[in-house]
Amino acid sequence: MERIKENSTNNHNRKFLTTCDMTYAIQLIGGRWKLLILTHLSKGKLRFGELNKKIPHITERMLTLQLKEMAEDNLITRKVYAEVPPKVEYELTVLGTELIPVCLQLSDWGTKHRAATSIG
Amino acid sequence: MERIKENSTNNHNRKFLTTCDMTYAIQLIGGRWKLLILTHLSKGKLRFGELNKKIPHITERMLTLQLKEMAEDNLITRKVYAEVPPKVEYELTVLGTELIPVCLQLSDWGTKHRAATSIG
DNA sequence: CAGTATCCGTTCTGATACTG
DNA sequence: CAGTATCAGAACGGATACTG
Repeated sequence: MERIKENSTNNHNRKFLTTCDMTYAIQLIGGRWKLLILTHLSKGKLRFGELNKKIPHITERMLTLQLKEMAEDNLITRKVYAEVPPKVEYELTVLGTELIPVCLQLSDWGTKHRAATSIG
Repeated sequence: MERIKENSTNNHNRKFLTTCDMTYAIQLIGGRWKLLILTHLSKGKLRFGELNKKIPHITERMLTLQLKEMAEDNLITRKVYAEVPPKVEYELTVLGTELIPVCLQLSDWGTKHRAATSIG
């Protein structure tokens, strides 16, 4: 039974359940890295290499993939400078910026939760 | 990779990167369903079957797994009544309740984003 | 510098059938 | 009612080598 498969809109083929706004949002910020990337960009535009340094364990491949998806989803912009060596800057869009409060709340909650459960 | 911890509270072996609180939080609420479950429980305790009805596309298997993890992570409580037929109620803990603002913000953002990108 | 391409193992998720 | 058990496919994520 393959009921919720559709959405393959030519430019990217990720699937979205359209049941509710939160599920939709979760699709966009899911995975281990996107909220982290967003948080780092909240302080201003950054280059690929700068992000790579600020996010300790991410691989170049994952960073590339996540940035690409986020740009497609209009969370960030990607600006390429016609220089040698290449220079690419990433910056939050308005929509991306509006997600920052969520990032901060979640981070705060993480701090509290870790304290409360004495795991960290 | 440095510092990957086994959460050694005996009964589950999920790993947590301790890089930052947000990464930690993402581990706990990751996946497609947990924030959704949390949102539904924010209105009060619910039985397994009630949750199953309120969350349209989830399978019993996924609901079971997610509830189990959330209980282990102290986001919800699981109360079993010694009755026939069985009755189990799930309820938010204090920590789980503190996550509700995040759920609401994310949901609001989802609404706005879907409108802005005209996908929904 | 900022990526791509390829390979491959792990984790996640769904379908289906069964149970105390 | 509230789960378990099992299987299989999809998605995720890492390692490595290569490029405009």
